[in-house]
This record gives sequence, structure tokens and C-alpha cells, in this order.
Amino acid sequence: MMEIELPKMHPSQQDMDLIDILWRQDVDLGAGREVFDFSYRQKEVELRLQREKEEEKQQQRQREQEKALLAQLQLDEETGEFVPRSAPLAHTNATQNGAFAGQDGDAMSFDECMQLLAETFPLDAAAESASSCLDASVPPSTDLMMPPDNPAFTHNPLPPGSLDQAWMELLSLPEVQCLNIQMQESLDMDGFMKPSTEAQDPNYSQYLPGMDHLSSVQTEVCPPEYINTYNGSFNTTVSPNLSQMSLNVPDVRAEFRPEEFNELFYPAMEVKVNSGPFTSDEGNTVSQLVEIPSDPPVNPMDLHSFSPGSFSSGKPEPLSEFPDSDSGLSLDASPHTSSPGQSLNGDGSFGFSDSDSEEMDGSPGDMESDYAEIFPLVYLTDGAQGSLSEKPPAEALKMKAKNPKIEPAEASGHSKPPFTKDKQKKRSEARLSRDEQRAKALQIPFTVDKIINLPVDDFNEMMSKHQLNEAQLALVRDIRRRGKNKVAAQNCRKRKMENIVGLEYELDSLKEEKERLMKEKSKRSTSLKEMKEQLSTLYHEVFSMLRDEHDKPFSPNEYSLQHTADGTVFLVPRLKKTLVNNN
DNA sequence: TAACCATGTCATGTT
DNA sequence: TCAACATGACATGGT
Repeated sequence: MMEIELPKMHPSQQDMDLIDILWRQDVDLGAGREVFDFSYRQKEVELRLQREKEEEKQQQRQREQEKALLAQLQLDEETGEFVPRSAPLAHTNATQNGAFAGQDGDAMSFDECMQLLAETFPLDAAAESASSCLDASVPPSTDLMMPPDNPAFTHNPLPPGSLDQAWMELLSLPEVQCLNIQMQESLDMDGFMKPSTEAQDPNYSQYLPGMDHLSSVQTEVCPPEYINTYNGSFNTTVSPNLSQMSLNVPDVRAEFRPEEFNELFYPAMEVKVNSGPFTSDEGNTVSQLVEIPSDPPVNPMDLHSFSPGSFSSGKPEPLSEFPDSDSGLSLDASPHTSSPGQSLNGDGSFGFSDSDSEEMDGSPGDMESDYAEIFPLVYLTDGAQGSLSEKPPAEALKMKAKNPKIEPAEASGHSKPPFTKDKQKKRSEARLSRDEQRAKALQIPFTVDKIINLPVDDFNEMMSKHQLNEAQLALVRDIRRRGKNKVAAQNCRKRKMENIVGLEYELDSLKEEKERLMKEKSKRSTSLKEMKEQLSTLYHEVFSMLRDEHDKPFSPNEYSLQHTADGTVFLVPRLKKTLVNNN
């Protein structure tokens, strides 16, 4: 989900107005208007806080588990490694560590790795690397880390007796000391050993003998099948934090200072760490360790090859390129359609009538739909993610760039029930595959996506590059027209819904305003009444004080008091006043 | 089975 | 003039 970083301050009315104006002008703000809605965002913030609290709790639990784990470990004075105190735990490690069980056989200890290192890099070469490592701009060579499946590892088991000697030699080398210093700096700066990107090697837990127990614990709380099943998607869809939560990995970083950690697990062996994978700038070593994907039993991509029949005749087609974008053809085109495709029905060269759609119901399109049920792992992942993952990275990026918009429902958080979405998605995919099927049937050399989304110039250029017959041209234009119209319809409905919501909101505010005005009116009316009474009292008081030349009071029936704007008061005879008025 | 809903498509008008 | 967009109306399929 694309999430826009919004300033935390509350937008002013002016800002909101501007947003509204941009919205009405259909300026793409890159997010739904709900994003700018303060109350909505407030809800989001509350949700986020709630999530953070839960995460904190989770981390607390992990720390406790970790403490319990450490209580079960004891330091092996000979090897300097932490080993389980009790046999049952070791057994558990051996039997339950399914994810890495296959690697245990050929996994080398860290000593063996270092021995190999010493052999691979004789003193001369090491001196060179030492000089280079003194240069801060030159990163430590990652060649030091041999791939675990390197034949040298598996075919050259080292005699354990020679390890200590090799170790001492290595430690005395200047370049090793250089590495040691570098690592200390790295630890000081980052507070923890950091894995390099190369550290994604699924087998690199073997460089951390002490961590095997952690791995075993992880597998205790999370069955290896689960990990095997989901690690693929975790790597692509789940944030490290989340996967760490899911796998219930103790957060060692939270408990240990790096130096302690280092001494604990690698007494006098700092160089090993630095020469290993832990030299990059990224995050949590331990969590990354347990995130290491073991080879899944079946690569999701490979599942395509298991399909009952290849519905992709030639090159692999991105069948679910746009799960949310059903740029499908109208198989149920209305009879009055004026599309050129329909006009070609007559000559039989092209055209898909309603009957065609019936026939296609049993076509690979549906097969794909069934396929999604057979292999939910492939298709039940999030649509966009899954589809993107099926493309080459460059193309996937291109797709992402082309479709930056977030689906309103997802963006607003007003998500529909998942089954509805799945259903629609499945339907979309089925349709989409039929569309492509039709394009394929006419051997159209472009993807539906390109046909729809390319700018008109590029589209024309693309068309001009290929000699298409009339039927192909008609279908391509049809696909483009319908694809664009589909998007337009979606936008139209979205706008309509937003208008409705906006009008409801406006109605509410107007009701509130009306209520407020009524209250104010009533208040002012009361106030006016009081003032009138006061005025009347004052009037009579003043009038009663007035006397004529015979010291008689004026009759209120014959005279009245009137005042001008400057405050002068006149006693006006009523009759006279009437006469004056008449004049 | 009817009602409702979501979505795709078409025709037509507008930009 | 044409492409793109907007929208009302209708069809379809699912619940």
C-alpha cells in the first residue's frame, strides 16, 4: 500500500479547501481524499498506536522467552560456544529444526570457515587486503564469505586439530586486527553487528554456531512447514518487523549490548564476525537470521509448470498482471455495439459473440481460476504483490510506476469483506486471462496492459512497428477502448461515492448549522423581548415625567415620544404626527 | 427465486 | 478532428 507521509499537524481550513479544489479539478493527489480527512487520519493514528502497543507486548514476551532460552544454555569452555544444558533441547534442535536440517549435514563450523579463509588467503594476499581495508572508503571484501554450497566447503573437511593453530595465525595477522578494529567501530556506531545484503544467504546461520539454538527455538514456536510455506512471501511482502513477530524471534538486540553479545558467542573471535556477513548497514542481525529463506519445497513460480495444461502457449504471459485492473474484453458485448470487432463477425475472421463467451467458460481462463484454488499460495497472496512478483523486477517496477494509485477501498480503510474482494479478483483474473487468450488467439504481439496503458503516441508507434491485420487492429482498439472505459467507470463510481459521502457530510454540517442558528434566533428573540419591555418601561417613565405649561401630564393617547438619530427626543402629538406622516 | 450489489461494457456527451 | 474522459443505462454474476 502506498502510504503518503502527511505532516502531523492539523491542516488548516485553507489547506483542506485547496485539497478539495485540487480534488474537484481531478488533480491526482496520489491518494484518496480520505487521506486528508482529519477524522479519518485520527482513527488511523489510534489504530497505529494500538498496533504499537501490541508490538511492544510481543517484544516483551520475546525477551522473556529469550531469557528462558539463555537459562537453558551454558558456555562450553572448550569451544567458547553456548550449548544447551539439557539433552532434550539438543534433540529438539536436531529434530525440529526442519528449516535448516538439510544444511546441518554440510554446514561448517566457524572455525572451519576461518581455517579455510586462512588457506584461501595466504599471507601475501592478506597483506594486500589489509592495506585495502585500512582505506575506509573500501568496504571489506565480501569474498571472504564463501557460499555454503561451495565445493570447497563440502569437499575439504578440515582436521579439527589444526584449527586452533590457524586461528592464532589469523589473529596475529595485521589485516585481521584491522578487521577487528573495523568491526569494533561498526559496533560502536551501530550498536550491533549488522548483516550485509549478502547475508541473505539462507545458510549463513552456520557462521553463527551459537545461534543454532535460537534457530531451534524459532522452529519450536513456528513449525518449519509454516516457514517453508510462507517464507517466500515473507521475503517480499512482510516487513522485517512483522516477520520477526510472526516467527517469534527473540530480539537479542534488545537484551544484549553488542560487545557482550560478541564476547558471549564469539570469545576471542571478533574477526570471524567481521569477515562474515555481518558488515553491512542493515538492521537486526538475529531477526534477519531467522528470516533467512530456506529453499521452499516448490518455488511459487514453478507452480505454473504444474498446471494441468499449459495455457501459455508461447512466451510466459503475465496472466495476472493487473488483478485489480480487469482490462478484459467484453465477452457479453451488447448486440448494438458499434465496435469494429463486432463488425467483423460476418466474415468469420474475427469476433467473439455471446456464444463465444459461453464456449470460453470452459477455457483456460477458468482453468486459471481453478488453478488459483489448487495453488492458493500463488494466487491468494495480495494481488498486486503477487502479480508483480511474477514479473521481472524491472517490469514490475515499471508497472508500479504506472499504477501508483491506490484502490480507494484499500486506501480509505473501508475495506470490503475479503471474500468479496477475492471473488472479484478471481473473476477479474478469469476475465483477464480470457482477454489475453483472445489476444493470443489473434496472435497480438502486445500485452493487454500495454495496449491499454500506453500513451497514444507510444501506442501508435507500437502498432506501426507491427503489421497487424484488420481483425487484430480491431481487437487491439477494442481492448484499449474498453480498458480505458473500465478505468473511467471505476473513477466515475468512486467520484459518485465520494460525492455522496461529501453530500452526507455537508447535510450533517448544514443540520448542525441550522440547529445553531435556531438556538441563536431564539436567544436573540428573548433578548429582543427583554429590550422591548425595558424600552416600554423607560418610555412610560419618561412620558410620565413630562408636563405641559399647566403642569399637567401629557396624555399618552394624544402624544408620543420620538427621538432622532442624534439622541434628541421630541414630544409629538399623535394627530399631528399622523398629519405629518400623511404629508 | 427475487432483490441487491459490484463490476464491466456501451453509447453518448464533454473536455 | 481525435483521444481521453465522464456518465447514464444496461447486462452479468455472485450473495
